[in-house]
This record gives sequence, C-alpha cells and structure tokens, in this order.
Amino acid sequence: MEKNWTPVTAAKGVEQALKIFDGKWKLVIMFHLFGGQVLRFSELEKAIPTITQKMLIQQLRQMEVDGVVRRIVHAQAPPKVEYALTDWGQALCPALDALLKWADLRENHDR
Amino acid sequence: MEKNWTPVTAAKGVEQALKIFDGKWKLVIMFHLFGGQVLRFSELEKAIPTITQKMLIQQLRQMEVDGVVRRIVHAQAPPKVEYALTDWGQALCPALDALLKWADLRENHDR
DNA sequence: CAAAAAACTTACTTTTTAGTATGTACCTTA
DNA sequence: TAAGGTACATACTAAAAAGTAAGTTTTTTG
Repeated sequence: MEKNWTPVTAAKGVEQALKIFDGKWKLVIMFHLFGGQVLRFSELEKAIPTITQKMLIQQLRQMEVDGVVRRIVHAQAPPKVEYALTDWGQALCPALDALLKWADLRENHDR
Repeated sequence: MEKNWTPVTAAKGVEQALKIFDGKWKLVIMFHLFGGQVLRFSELEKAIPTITQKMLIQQLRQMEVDGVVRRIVHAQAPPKVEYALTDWGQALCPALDALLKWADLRENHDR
C-alpha cells in the first residue's frame, strides 16, 4: 500500500522517525548495541566516557519507551541491568547506512 | 573503498549528516523543493504559513552553506530570489525514504 | 560495622534553539 | 510624494535540551 505524501506530511513522517534517535547520545548508544550486543549500564558508561549517568539513563529510558531498546533486569545485588536493541532498533541500521552514503556523495559533488 | 567504522566514528558520521537537515524547518523546506522545484522566498513563506521570516531565512542560509540549497538572485526590483535544491540535496530523498520505511516497520513489530 | 559497587534520582545551572517584534533598502506605481 | 511589494536584518525574550553535582538504595566483602 503506497502512501500519499504531501511536503508537509512527508516532513512530519521523517521528523517522527528522527525524533526516535534525536538527542545528543542516542546514536552513540545505538551504534554500541548494533549487531546484537547486550551491555550493562556500567559498560555503556565506560564505552562512552564523556556521557553522564543522568544523560545515559535519560536517553536509554526514552529509547525503551520508543521501542528501540530493551531493558533486561537481573534480580541481583549489586544490581545488574542490561540493554539491547529490539528487532526494530536493529532494523534502523540500513537506513543509517543510506545516510552515511549520502554524506559521502558530497565529495564528488561540488568543489 | 570500505570505511572502518567504530561505534563512535559511525555515530559521528551520521550526526554530521543529520546536522544538515536538523532544525525545526529544514525538512519541510526540502520537501517543498524535492523534485526540482524552484521557489521564491515569498512562495516558501506562503507554502509554510507558520514559519517566520527569520526562521525561513536562517534555515535557508544554513542549507546554502551546507550545500543542499542553491540561491538564485535575479537582479530586479522588487527583489526576486529563488531557492532550489542542489543535486546533492535532491540525492537525500532515497535516504529519507529509507527512514520512512523503517518507521513503518514499527506496526508489524510489537503491540 | 565500615566501605564499596551498581544503577539510578533529584535539584539546579548553563547552553542552545526557536520565536516575537520591529526596522531597513530598494524600486515601482498611483 | 506617499504607499506598497520583496527580501531580508537585528535586538530581545522564551522555551527546550544538556550538563553539574550531589544524594539514595541494596547487598556484599573485609
């Protein structure tokens, strides 16, 4: 089924999509989880040294709500919480590749 | 030639790409110019009624600097300035489609 | 019993981005 | 000569996002 886009609805659609990985840290987080990786909170902290705990948790929570990240809590002490991408989250990879390829075209373009 | 991405460099690459159409109005503007359209400043204003002149010009100028928009000045009075996408700007379309398609997958996903 | 580790939470400040309101230059037409 | 159209510019305010600097809970280890 094809959609009938107008400039405005198409822009809104893309914006909706972008919102899901918008925020200064979401992409870095995702790229750490692409390929099925499962990482603890503390491992993500170490992997992204410049992020603060507040930002890390804030972004993870939003991504969970949006359905791109899965939160896996192990009933242990000290706590152990792991994060992974959902199938849908993983499925974003090719679209990001398309963006990367587009960015590369610039070189052949002008100047 | 393949690139050697790490989570961090890949994220940075995508962020660079995103920055080019980041801002509340750039996508709407682009979607009005996709397909080779050439529009005057005032036509864009009318097409996007909720944008202010300041925002419109600000975004257009940034897009010009970034190389996605071309500014065509006609030496006339009253002034006539037209805007169009560069080839590279047009080339973004498929990447945005990929995003739209990804967003659609959500329905088949969970819930 | 004190200290430490993990995963957060909260109050507050700074920075960034968007929006409001008004002004300008230039030429044309009535 | 006054008014109007077009494409801007500029100063200022408001709202949103990010960052800082703590503190909390729970259980294990020395």
